[in-house]
Amino acid sequence: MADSFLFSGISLDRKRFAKDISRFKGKKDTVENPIFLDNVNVETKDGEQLDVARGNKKRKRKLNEHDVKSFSVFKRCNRKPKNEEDDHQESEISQGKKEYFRQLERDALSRKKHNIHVSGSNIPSPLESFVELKSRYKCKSYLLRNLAELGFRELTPIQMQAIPILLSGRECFACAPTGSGKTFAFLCPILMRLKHASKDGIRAVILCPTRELAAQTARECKKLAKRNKFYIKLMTKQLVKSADFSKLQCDILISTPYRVRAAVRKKKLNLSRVEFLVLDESDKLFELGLVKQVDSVVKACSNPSIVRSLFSATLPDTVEELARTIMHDAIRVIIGRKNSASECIKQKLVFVGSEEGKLLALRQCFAESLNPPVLVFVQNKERAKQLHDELKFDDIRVDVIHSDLNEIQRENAVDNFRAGKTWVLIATDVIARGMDFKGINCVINYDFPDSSAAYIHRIGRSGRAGRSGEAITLYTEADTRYLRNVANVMTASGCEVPSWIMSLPKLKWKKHRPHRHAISTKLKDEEE
DNA sequence: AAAAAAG
Repeated sequence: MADSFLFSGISLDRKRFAKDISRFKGKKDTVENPIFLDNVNVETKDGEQLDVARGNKKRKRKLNEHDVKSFSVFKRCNRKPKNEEDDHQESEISQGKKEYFRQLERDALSRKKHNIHVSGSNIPSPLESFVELKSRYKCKSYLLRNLAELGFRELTPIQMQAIPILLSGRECFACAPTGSGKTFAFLCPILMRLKHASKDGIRAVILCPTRELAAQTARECKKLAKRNKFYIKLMTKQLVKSADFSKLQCDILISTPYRVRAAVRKKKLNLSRVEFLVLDESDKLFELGLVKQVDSVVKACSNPSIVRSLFSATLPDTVEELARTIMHDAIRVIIGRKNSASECIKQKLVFVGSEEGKLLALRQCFAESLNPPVLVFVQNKERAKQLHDELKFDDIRVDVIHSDLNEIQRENAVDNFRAGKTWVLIATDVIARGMDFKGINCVINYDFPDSSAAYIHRIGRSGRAGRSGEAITLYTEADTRYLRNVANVMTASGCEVPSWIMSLPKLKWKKHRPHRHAISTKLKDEEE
């Protein structure tokens, strides 16, 4: 089996191996298409498990001939950026270097003002306003009208920078806080570049880690595309089963990776004409169980001039390093500080002693002030069910969502919560990422999160689009060892943390989380 | 380590 160059990319030090690289550069390669993630050996020869998204770099291999070959494949696939609309920088050089440097200065100032950090070559200037979207990039009026109707007034920093990058056909990875408008940042350039429906087949694919997020993205996309003929399809069970699925007219396909892979394998889907591929919540998509599926989708998108982009609120170094070695001259955009929480959320820590204290604390919290809608996160499905059973007889409209429910049940849970019929939604991490519920007032971490990223995404369900929000994290004696990790996120986003917590030792998240026994008032005596 | 991805 061929070694993965996905993982070899991590340990590739260009300077150190410059000699070896030049030695192999002239050689003919055996790979025909540029591939994003080829041959992902999640299980290596030694049987070790590698998980990029969790920053697991257990195995560092020495560079061998195969790696160098693979590397040179990427080098040679580098395309020239398509500078159709965005060659104003180029022309300004010819007009005079002075004006060019003035523009660079303006860009730098604008980026500083909006807390935009970029790296990469030849980066398009950030946009200042929707007006500029029209003047600089000839945005069609239907889109501007939809934007106005949907209440878009100003561009957010991620939109200012990511939109011009994608419009100029450049690849990018973008890291911006939860609720800061990432979805629009990739939908807008896709709609603008595809212009209108065509019979060419699928031209844009958006991958999301959960069905709920895919559904939400599809809905947003349809709203934005109103007044223009576009075929925007959400891949559901129904759609795949439908008889003429292979003849489906579709411009933009939104799905979870598994379904796309399955359809591609059955030759029901042709992705060779895809021009845009977005990996939303990319760090999640790079996790152990998902990365293989994502890889096969990326491979199926064989169009050499494809524009790929990664979006997330959390971007671990490992994922970024990996993507950097294999993407085409990608631009990196970070808004604010990397891996930080939204600053609109008031974050609190509450000590509950032991597991038994949690239920009491939660009821107390509801008794004091129940300000719906409220989201309660627990560690796993079992606990979600238990907590729901415990609370459903209280005088609260409570519901639960986790992956053991079927597609319709899950959809209903989300819809009822959106409609305000449910006040308190108990959830696993299924809906921790990307979901945009209107004005969630409070997120409660009933169970301590499994990672800083999980924490950031969970609490990011509130405090969206500039609104304020509240996040309460319950912690037990057993959780105190990981408290510092959450506390770091809190201080980084401007929340106060007691000094004794900040003086705790810096402990890495451990794999073996404290075992939590059942949530039940009846069981309490037996446990003790 | 668990959750999620789906047949």
